[in-house]
Amino acid sequence: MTRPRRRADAERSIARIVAAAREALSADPDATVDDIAKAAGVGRMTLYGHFRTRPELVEAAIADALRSGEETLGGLDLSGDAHDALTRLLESSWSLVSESAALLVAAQKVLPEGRVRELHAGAADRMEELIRRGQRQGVFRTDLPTAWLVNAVQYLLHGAAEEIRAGRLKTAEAAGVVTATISSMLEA
Amino acid sequence: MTRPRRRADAERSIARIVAAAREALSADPDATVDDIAKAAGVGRMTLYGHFRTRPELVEAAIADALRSGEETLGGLDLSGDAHDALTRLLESSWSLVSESAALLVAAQKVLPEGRVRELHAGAADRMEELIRRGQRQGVFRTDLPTAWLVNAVQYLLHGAAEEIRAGRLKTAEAAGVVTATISSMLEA
DNA sequence: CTGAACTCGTACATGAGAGTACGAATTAAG
DNA sequence: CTTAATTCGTACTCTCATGTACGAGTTCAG
Repeated sequence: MTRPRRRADAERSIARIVAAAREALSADPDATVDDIAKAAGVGRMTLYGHFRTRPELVEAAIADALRSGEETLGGLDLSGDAHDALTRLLESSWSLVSESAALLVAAQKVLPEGRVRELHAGAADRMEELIRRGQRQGVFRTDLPTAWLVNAVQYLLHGAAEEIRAGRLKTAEAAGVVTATISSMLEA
Repeated sequence: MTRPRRRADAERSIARIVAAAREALSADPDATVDDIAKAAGVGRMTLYGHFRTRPELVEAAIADALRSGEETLGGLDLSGDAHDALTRLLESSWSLVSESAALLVAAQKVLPEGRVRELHAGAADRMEELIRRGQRQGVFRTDLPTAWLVNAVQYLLHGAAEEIRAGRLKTAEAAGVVTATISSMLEA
């Protein structure tokens, strides 16, 4: 971790590249290295100077998206009634998932099996903890593996994002629909 | 539709190719035309004699899978209590989805937007009809768009298939878990 | 049996995207 | 100011899968 200190312009380039990668890959998970460099307003060679391979770049992009998501979700107050806490958590998670759905697809494609899950562990843990608390409170069901419930929530969130993308669900409705669906799936 | 009659050996080749395509693409959605030809025990050129492009081949494969799925599901008795009918339908749908999940991914990748959905219409209609009946019976919820419920069921089925593939859910448990999850999502 | 349909190997053309090589022009840092 | 880091264009190599072209054998149909 003690690398030769980077110059300010390099930092700036890297930041622009990562931001551009997030945007470009969120619009099209197959976006080319060249596409991303163009979007960042930077030469392709400059990009390769900072990220040796496309997968490395994709990982940086999704890591950044998750990190900024953590900031949002980390600030939430999830105490009190589990049902209400779930609503709050879903409300915030929803927009994050929706924005970065395609980026996630890109990552799944090029990162080694399981890597995405590792990076995503923080978010999953938060949801799992909430579900366990709800179970202790007798609000959530206990007849199914908790890990499955956590993942089922993910699948429904991503499904809803896909429905919106395909124009079969209105953005305005989405949050309510998602919350209602997931609540009744989890509650005892 | 009045094409010059095909010879028996051609029919046989086509059947083997489609079967091989279903298998190969179900194992790996990125299977090459060459992979499939090899799996079919047929020269790549023979394959191209029957399917001009890879997408055409993929479409034939998924169409065949759906057709054979239709046969299974079409024979089900879905009358009577909607809850029980749902259980029966899921029980049968489950294995079909699980087997062909990767094939579906392959189709999504190369067929034009919406094409997969068209081909899949039969299965979706069956589920939708059942849900509507359950709603009339007062067994299923009516507070969310029916189309969304139908799709949510799909997402959970595919999610469960993915969990199995990743080794996070045991095959033996799957059917029960899926049924319990979906039931509580749909019921009033 | 005979012609048309079919099989299938080899070879080639195409296209796209990843990553490398080289070197000149800039620009930040101390 | 001076040096090392950084930018960035051009041009190239590599790899890989798709699809085409040609042609010689093989097999079915009537």
